[in-house]
Amino acid sequence: MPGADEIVERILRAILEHRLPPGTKLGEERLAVIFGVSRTQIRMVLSRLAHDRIVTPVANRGAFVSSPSVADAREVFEARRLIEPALASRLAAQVTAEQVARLRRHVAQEEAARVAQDRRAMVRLTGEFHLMLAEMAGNAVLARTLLELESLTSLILILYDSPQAAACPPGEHLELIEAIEAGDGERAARRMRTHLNHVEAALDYRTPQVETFDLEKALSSGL
Amino acid sequence: MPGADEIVERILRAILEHRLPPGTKLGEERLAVIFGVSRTQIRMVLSRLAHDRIVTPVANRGAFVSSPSVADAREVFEARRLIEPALASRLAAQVTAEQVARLRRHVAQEEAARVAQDRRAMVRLTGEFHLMLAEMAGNAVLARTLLELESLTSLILILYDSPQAAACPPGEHLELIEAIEAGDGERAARRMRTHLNHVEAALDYRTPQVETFDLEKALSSGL
DNA sequence: ATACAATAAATTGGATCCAAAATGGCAAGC
DNA sequence: GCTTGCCATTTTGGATCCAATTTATTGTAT
Repeated sequence: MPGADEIVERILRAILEHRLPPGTKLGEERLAVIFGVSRTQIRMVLSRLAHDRIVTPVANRGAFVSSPSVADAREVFEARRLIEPALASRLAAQVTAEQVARLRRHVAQEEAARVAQDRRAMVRLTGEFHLMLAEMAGNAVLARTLLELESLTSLILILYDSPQAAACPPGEHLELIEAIEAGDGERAARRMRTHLNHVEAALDYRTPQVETFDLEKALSSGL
Repeated sequence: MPGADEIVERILRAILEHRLPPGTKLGEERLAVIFGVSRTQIRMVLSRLAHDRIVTPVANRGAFVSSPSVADAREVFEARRLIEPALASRLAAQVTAEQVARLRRHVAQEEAARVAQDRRAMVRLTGEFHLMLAEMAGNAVLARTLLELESLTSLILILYDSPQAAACPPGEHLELIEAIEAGDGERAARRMRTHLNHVEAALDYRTPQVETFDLEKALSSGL
């Protein structure tokens, strides 16, 4: 039986992997049986997620996975454009060979998922790449903020992604790694900035998407 | 009887006003009677605060106001140096006369508190100034992150403030406002950066302070 | 007198219970 | 046949209760 922290992790991961679309109702009893804990724990979890705006509580009706508005989405990308280039620059100044190797391995997985047309894996790996960078940069406070931003980005992608656009333009992660490996913080920051611009530019803020799905299947499988 | 959100607010405010030093034990029952709610609500509140690292839970022993380490402190200031200059710059590009007036009024209060030697008011007003800027900048996500950082900064100041140094060097807020009012984002960002540098430079990371105090008095009075 | 051990009190962590509100189904009426 | 109002069921929101661990107290022995 998992603790509250672990349940939060699993729900966030489910969101990052696009298994939990915006608008999903997170019923307390259902979550309780899914995770094998009592409702008390679930309410703790939902309270925290609501505090991070990942989940939106509606009075007497329960908690729903948030559906970020266009304004929210712009704020999220603005925040990411602010934080992530700085993290990339910081990392460039202190990166180790072992870290570069890990990043390259990760990008290789992304590439594999891309050629295999495994969209779900692509989305997950792409998000993880950015989180990996944040952790390596060595500022836990910012890394945690970025986890929140990354989760919101995941929801934004589901809502506003235009069908043809890839989650992250292929190759850009690799170029970023090269700049970091070269120790060129300025270039790393610049590439991160343009990378994020590309991701947001690929969105279509006019047409929010909606779908249907299965709550049990989405959450029971993960991890 | 306040809701969970309001209780979080009040505890954060107490921290911002230096009424709750690091290390304070936040007993569930005591908080419950102070705020006139049941322990369930309090546990919700503590769970959220712990999630933001404002409070540190110890297994079977309860929750304590966090005592940020030197490493934590450096990360917090690094994060603030990253976020706040950008916010100041953004605000400079869009500030209204009414907002400038509000900022000036606030700084006048700070000055009044300074001449009155009211250290508690100074600390509170100084923190509020930075939060006010963040809200005016119009990015709710970053503003919320900054509230967290500001709270942690408050704890850091208690722990590492060298006695003679003022919380924020007087006049710097005013110079910042002037740059913002002039619409000079670059200058506003630069001044914010040096301002934060001064604040951190005034710290003495070698000698953590400790004191004693009264929990009921600290929390019952506020708001 | 001090240190240690046993016991009592208090506190946390979790689950269960209860009331209030909302949802869904059903019947009556338009 | 469709809408509207009422009742049963479900679900949330909050409080209470219970076990487990920790802290404080008291008594005893060195």
